[in-house]
Amino acid sequence: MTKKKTGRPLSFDRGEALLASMHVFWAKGYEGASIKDLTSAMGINSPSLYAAFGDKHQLYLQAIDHYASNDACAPLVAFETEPDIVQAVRSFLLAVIDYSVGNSSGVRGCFLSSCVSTSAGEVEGAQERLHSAIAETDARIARRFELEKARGALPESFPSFERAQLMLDLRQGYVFRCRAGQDADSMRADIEFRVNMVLAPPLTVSPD
Amino acid sequence: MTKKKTGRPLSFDRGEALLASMHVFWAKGYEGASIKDLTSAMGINSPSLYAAFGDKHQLYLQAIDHYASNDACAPLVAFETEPDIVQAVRSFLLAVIDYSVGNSSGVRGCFLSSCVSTSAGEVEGAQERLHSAIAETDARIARRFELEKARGALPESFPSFERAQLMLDLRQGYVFRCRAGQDADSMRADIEFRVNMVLAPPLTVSPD
DNA sequence: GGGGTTTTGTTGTGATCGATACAAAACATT
DNA sequence: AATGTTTTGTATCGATCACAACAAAACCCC
Repeated sequence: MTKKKTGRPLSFDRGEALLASMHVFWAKGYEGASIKDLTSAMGINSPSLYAAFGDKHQLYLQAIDHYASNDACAPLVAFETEPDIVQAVRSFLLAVIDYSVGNSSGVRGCFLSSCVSTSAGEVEGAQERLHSAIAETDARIARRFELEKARGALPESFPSFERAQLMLDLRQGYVFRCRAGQDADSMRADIEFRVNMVLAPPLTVSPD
Repeated sequence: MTKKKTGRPLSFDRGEALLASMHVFWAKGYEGASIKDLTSAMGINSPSLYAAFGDKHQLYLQAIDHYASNDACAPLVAFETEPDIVQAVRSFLLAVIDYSVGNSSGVRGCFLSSCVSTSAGEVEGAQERLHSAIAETDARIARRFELEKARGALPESFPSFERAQLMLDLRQGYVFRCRAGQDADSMRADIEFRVNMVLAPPLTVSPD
């Protein structure tokens, strides 16, 4: 049904082109990425870009959505698939470091926390997507914690949402350091403490 | 000695102009900030900008240095001046939130972690400054912890540098959330646990 | 193999980019 | 008041920006 019937077929893969554009935005930022940068990286000419994605702004928003539903969740699936919760948290943090220190396309850090974050105040729709991406990730991490509580692997009093936010905040620290060029080993040094910290029982209010 | 003697005097304050330019870069990013944006915010014309700061690139680097040695350390002085170490950590985190949620000039988050971080791969000198700013802040926080160890307020085994990195990473999480428009109260909710976490004794290696 | 349709590459649009030439203006010194 | 020095505002430079007009090209259906 959605298949096209008539006309000259596209000479490029839409998904690959979108991915290539994302890497350009990631490396150069929204304003820093020119149409020429984008088209040459995508392997197409500008009319094809406009026909397929609208304009630069719409392409950017689509790149954000693509990242949010693919790249950003790479460490998340490591967290969700690992059976043991301790190992899951550890895998998440290690995956964040591995992924942020430079993935296959050479870009470092996190597309959202550097590029998109910068454009949040200028590019319409960027901040909203940033905000919802954070909220969804918080909730997604918390869901796993809630599952573990139901299984009895975590205490009933475990504050799932707060620890989910903590885990994501630790991630921001890592991607920021990666973006600044810090070496990965120095970041892996304190992993165990952080794992324990994320999974630690909540504070018991002392009656003083 | 450094005072100028001859010629027409400058009609603007150099420091104020630099600060204004920093806010423009902060809000719009390096590429997003045009010379026109900068000059109108600084209240000068472009020839004055080039005479006083060189070019856009050099102005940007000076804005980074200005931020690193002023704005960025606002929560740091809160951390360093508070006598009690527990209250010091608490004040640091609260100051980060208060400061990042929107300071006097309306910009949110952290200049380094959003704007400069984005430009790290493109603008020469940005990544180096980012890296050293992080390293110096880590060291500066750790110094206070070491002081507390000498005073006996922290145990001898306290891993000052790791906790300093942790504290700064928590900061990145906050400024990122602020940049995305998250409300401040939701971030303040889990402050006490995080304070305890930063100051918690190190992990005891279990012999199993 | 000839319409119909959509994408292709080429070329070019006005606007804005960062940066500068130049002469009048505003100071200190004499 | 005349001179020397530096900054000022105006006006503009070539380059590049995001974007689009256009005709040839490559597919489907009949």
